[in-house]
Amino acid sequence: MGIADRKLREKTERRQAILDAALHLFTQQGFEKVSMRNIADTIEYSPATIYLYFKDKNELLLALQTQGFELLVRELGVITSIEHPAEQLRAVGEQFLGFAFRHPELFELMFIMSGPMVAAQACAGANAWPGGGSAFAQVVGIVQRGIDKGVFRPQNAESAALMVWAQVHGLAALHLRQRLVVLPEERRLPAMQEALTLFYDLIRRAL
Amino acid sequence: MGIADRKLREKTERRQAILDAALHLFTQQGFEKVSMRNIADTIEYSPATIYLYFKDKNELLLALQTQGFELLVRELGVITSIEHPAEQLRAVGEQFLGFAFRHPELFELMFIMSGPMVAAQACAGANAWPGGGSAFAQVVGIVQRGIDKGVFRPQNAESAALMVWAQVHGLAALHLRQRLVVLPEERRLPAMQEALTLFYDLIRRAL
DNA sequence: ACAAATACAGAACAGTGTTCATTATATTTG
DNA sequence: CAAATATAATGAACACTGTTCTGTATTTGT
Repeated sequence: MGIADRKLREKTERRQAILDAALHLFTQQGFEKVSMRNIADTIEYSPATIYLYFKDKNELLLALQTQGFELLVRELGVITSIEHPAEQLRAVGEQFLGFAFRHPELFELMFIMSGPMVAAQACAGANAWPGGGSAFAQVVGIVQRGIDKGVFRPQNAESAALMVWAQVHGLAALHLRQRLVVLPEERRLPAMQEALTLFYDLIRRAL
Repeated sequence: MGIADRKLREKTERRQAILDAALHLFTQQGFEKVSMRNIADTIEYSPATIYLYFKDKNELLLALQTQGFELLVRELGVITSIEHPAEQLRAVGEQFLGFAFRHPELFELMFIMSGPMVAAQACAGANAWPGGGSAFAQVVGIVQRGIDKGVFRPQNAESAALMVWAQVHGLAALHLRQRLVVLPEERRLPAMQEALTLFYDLIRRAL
């Protein structure tokens, strides 16, 4: 049955080619230029063909999002060498914010856009968001380890992790969606850095 | 010249009618149903007529956003009776989060959607975002007063205010954009509340 | 009453996501 | 090998979207 798995392999290859083209459009042209027709044009296919590989655009975006999460956890792998939980928490926050700056379009796809999430909801009912789930679990794990070590006060690790996530996501989202225009241009990045530093100061002092 | 100001009055009335129709569509049908044609239909005008009152859709959204900010500062007016800065900060955060729950579509318009901001940038160059600017200044003011009173440690009030804003915005944005599916459904609101409580605990203890 | 300015609408353009009937290709069967 | 069948890809169409342009009423000023 060597012919059957060749068929399957070719199919997944074409599927990946579609995703590659979409990612390329995303990073090069911005996320408003990512249309089914533009994707189809870059891989020299008809728009209708894409629907043989993805149910609709949202499902395509979800697949792209999942690849984005693989990149994020790869970039987040560096912080495992740090031992102190507070420092580890700070490192993961800075890596996360750095990711938002290095890959703004991917960040939009993963944490801001609604499209991929409606596909995720429709696909597997209640709480199926593979990428986000494992990434959040990682933060919860760090907090829990800090509590177990006695570095942080006993508390609900889930809530504390959510606080950390909300802080760093809030900074990234406000920046990416142009809401930091309330600050003079040269103060935006410094203010973000100072806010994050202050936040981790609070954690080190009082969490 | 009674006829000239009647003209002007009628023009602003029609402009407001367009905004009212748009807001009605926003709150009743959701923000993806707000198209120029749908707005035109509800006020029984031609789509082209709207362009006599707004340069484009983004400018219309910006005007709607501004009205949203007026509502927000009205709802935020309650907190002036509180004297302790930390309590005041907590109250403004809870009001802000409550606003996001009571008026999710307005919140999207004011703090998440990109459209209105490109109009704001195009309209008045660098840092013209009337609504957001005054709202943020209010938070900065509370922090600065806390520092002056000796309740908070001496520091950059702007950065601290940004931290507070990012925290509460992060919670709201993660929730509105469905990213809290990482938590079981019944844990989402409690976790948000606990995260916010923990955050203001940290502020009270260590800011 | 006539000229000028204003307000509005219809149609059109280019773009979007999506579906469906049809054609071309590749595989399996007689 | 030839015919039947399954697979892959497409072109055209539908119902939308934001936006612009030209033409037509209506109202204003003289």
